[in-house]
Amino acid sequence: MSSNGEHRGERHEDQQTGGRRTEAYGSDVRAQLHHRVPDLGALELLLAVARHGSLGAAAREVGITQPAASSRIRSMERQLGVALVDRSPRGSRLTDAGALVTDWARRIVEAAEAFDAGAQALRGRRDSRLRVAASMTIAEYLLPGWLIALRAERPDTAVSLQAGNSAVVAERLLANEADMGFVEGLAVPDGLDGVVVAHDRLVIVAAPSHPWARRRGPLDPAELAATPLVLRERGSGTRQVLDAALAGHGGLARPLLELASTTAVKAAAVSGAGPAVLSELAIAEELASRRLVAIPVQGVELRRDLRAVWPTGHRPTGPARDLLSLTRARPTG
Amino acid sequence: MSSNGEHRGERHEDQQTGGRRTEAYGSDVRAQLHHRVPDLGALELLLAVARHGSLGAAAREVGITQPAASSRIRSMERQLGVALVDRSPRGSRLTDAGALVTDWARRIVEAAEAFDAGAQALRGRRDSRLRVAASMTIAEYLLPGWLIALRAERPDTAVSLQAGNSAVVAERLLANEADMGFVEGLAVPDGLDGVVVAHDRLVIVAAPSHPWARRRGPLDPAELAATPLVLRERGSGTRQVLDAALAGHGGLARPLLELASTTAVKAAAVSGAGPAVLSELAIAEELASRRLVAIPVQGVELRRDLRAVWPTGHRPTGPARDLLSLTRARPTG
DNA sequence: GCTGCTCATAAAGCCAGCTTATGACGTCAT
DNA sequence: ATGACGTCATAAGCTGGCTTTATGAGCAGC
Repeated sequence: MSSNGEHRGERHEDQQTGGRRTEAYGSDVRAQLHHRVPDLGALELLLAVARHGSLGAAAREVGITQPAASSRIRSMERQLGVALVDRSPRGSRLTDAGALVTDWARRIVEAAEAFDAGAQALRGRRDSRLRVAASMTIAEYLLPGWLIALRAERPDTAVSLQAGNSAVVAERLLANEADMGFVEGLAVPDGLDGVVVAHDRLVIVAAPSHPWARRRGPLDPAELAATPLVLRERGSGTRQVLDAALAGHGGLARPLLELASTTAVKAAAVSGAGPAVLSELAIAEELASRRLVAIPVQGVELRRDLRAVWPTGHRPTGPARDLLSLTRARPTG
Repeated sequence: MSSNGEHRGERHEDQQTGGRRTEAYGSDVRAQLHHRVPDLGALELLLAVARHGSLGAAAREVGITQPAASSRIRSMERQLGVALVDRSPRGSRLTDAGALVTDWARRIVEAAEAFDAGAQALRGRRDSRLRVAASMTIAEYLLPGWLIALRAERPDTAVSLQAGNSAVVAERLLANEADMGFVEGLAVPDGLDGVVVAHDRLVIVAAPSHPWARRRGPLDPAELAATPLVLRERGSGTRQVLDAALAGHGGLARPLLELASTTAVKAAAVSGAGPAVLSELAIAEELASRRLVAIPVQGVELRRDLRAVWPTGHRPTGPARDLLSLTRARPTG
């Protein structure tokens, strides 16, 4: 992972996000999300109220007093301009709007849980019982969920995480600085054994305004290969897979843009720079909000395997085995 | 939507989540997420730093002073126990760990954006240019994304949202209290025209510990029909589709549990109460973290159409048309 | 060496949210 | 009926985190 490139990439996104925000809110300070969205503590409190049907009980759960909970919910209602709970002498129930808000809030809290699981692993204390080395895509999209699941089953397993490309993962494993690795790519690095734990598919995406978004039939491999695309830099896992898949179709055209991070590629595609190729894991959100559109392609296999790996002969045991059993046979498509 | 049932459902989840948390952190106050996850303001600042490559520039973007940004990032690093940015006299760049944290942070911020888009519509001011009535599933999972996309293209379109079942949506439209509706279900309500804007598939899910999670082949419709399941109550959209699909296979067995909200069903399934049937939209997160496992079924069509609707003859115009064009032909599967 | 950028530190102020203390209201059992 | 227990609301006072302002130090380029 190149921080330098990451950085360059992010600048691009800047123009994107910054610009959109400004359109909607001018230079108003309240353009910042956290002025319009209750903080995590308030959202957790709201979820607790939903569960318990009582402000007081919810307060107890989150470790504050009842008046604090009352005032907090009230100020949240004021902030959102919507009544969230029906208070009665017998308890508090969500209003219809409150139920909807609570569902949305739950998504934020779940993202925060993933953040927390990841961050805790990243802290990487030496006393960790399970040291994991993982490639970027896996660390970014998959591992937090696995860690949450692992925590649910084995709460006392402290995990540390080291992110890096396949070479780094292999190096760590062979130096016994990691107990288990996860890599994406075409082959298992030398000296390692592994099993496929999930699959990832590369998807061609374009902004909805792009002509390809209005195509009827699927794209032809040759057509794809001949079109300049927004891509990760040569050497990235994504790029390798794409190069290999299109080698038989005339090879990849000279890229429209070469960027150093997934985020940068995504931002360029969203802003209409041109069609891009990205992991399906990276673009779920963008497809859902239709900032990007998936372009079907015919006759090319853009799947790649995601593998758990370990030094040849050292099958995972203990915590590593627990984690592996969580990830294996996962129905990811 | 029955708030009463919602409430009952949430209680169930309580035992679930509460229990897991307690295992990991005892009665420590810091069990609360917001003690371990930086607040939204800090996360937005971090994203800004990533974009600009400078604390000062990031500070300017989020409307605070440079020392405030410096201190905020520093306390975030202290909280997480990880160095996030490399400071230099020429600017600040993310560390490798920082890039990963930033990616996770972005997920939280995106969830917050969806929350904000939804909440703003829910506030439902009378001066809204576009009044939408939508069924729960759509309001909960799809609409926030659409609203974000709409805001990107037409920043000045104020949207108000009313959530309810198909009958409510129809009523609102026919009383001219809504400009556009979204319903899920088998048929278009009387008096309305509509087009399919997306599809939704019902998925059989079970906890990973359930025997079905270890099956080799797909489930047989008759087997599914004969098994007591955790379901939404009779009359819900989900239940209707399921009833219809299995009518030809002996009809649905007496349910194991009948719960009033999606959340409640999900929680029951996660806690191992039994197999459940849920919209694929509702369980993405659970499948990813493997709290639930999808069980394939053979030979039953569990899709349902999600439709945009309007009073017969009144094709959407203006803002409603903008929204419709965002949602149509969406590649949802 | 000056000018411009970067970030860090220190002192002082503000405000959100907390706690404690109290009150009002409703339900239920005696 | 009446007291006990549950609910939530209100008021007063404290506190701690985040902020601003003011300043200094490091590095680059002219």
